[in-house]
Amino acid sequence: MRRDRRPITRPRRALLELIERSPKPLGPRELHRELRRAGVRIDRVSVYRNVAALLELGLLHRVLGSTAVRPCVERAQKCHHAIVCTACGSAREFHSVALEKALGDVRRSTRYRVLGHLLELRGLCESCR
Amino acid sequence: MRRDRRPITRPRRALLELIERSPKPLGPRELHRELRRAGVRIDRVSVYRNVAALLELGLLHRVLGSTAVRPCVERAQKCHHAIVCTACGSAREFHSVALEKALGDVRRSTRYRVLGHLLELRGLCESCR
DNA sequence: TCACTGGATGCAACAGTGTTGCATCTGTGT
DNA sequence: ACACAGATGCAACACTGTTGCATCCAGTGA
Repeated sequence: MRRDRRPITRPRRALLELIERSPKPLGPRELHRELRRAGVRIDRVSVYRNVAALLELGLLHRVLGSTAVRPCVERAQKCHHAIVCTACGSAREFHSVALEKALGDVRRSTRYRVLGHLLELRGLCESCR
Repeated sequence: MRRDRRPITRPRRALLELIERSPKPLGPRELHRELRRAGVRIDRVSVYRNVAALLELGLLHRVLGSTAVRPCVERAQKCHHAIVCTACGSAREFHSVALEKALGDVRRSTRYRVLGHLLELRGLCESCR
């Protein structure tokens, strides 16, 4: 963020570290709760503002259909689809050529002008299954 | 709903008719607003409770990533994927064998036990494009 | 090292969304 | 027409996210 003339404050650093460290995507309230629990003095509002800023910078992804965010692992990749464990909340990104192709077919066959899509798998990870 | 010993009250009937009649999925607040506008005396809470009940009965689908609901057109079909117009909100369901197949491949290749997925296309419909 | 400064922060207040408890009403079967 | 289960409306509440504003602080240049 230094590139953007944004100072790296103590709360912001703690937030970033927490998101990076967390094995599963966390939402604003969870981020806030965890930080407070860890003794970091940070306001609810700052969590929201930082998360929004990081999303805008493309450093975070939002888990579809929820407010949880996860670090953007593969920034170069155009489509970041993820599979999320419904038990523990951990997430992993995946990429499927066949899937991209099938989506492209649908895109071409519909009379809509397709601008994007939401795709996310739900299931149980290795430890939770 | 008669099968479930649920009386068909005036507000409930109006809500059902509105959902059936609407060309685009509506959320609770829109449903409430439209009904009031049409002169139906119904409370916000009743809208929420009725929508919840109808979703549970499988008579409605929720638009992914939003609170809007649409009538369940093809109840027999396992996967109801929809494409939603981001301009006017209208939605249409679609089905793609290739897509199902690709999703099946991903399902098999991951180490997660996949239980379901979220998939919805976003775009512009014929009238809005 | 120190003052400066723009962005970040915390706090308070607010708005929107969805939920719960409860007294009352109403549709339905008898 | 009656009785009852379920639905309704209302009030109050909880949660989530936003905005305004005074203050603070990390980073910069002297």
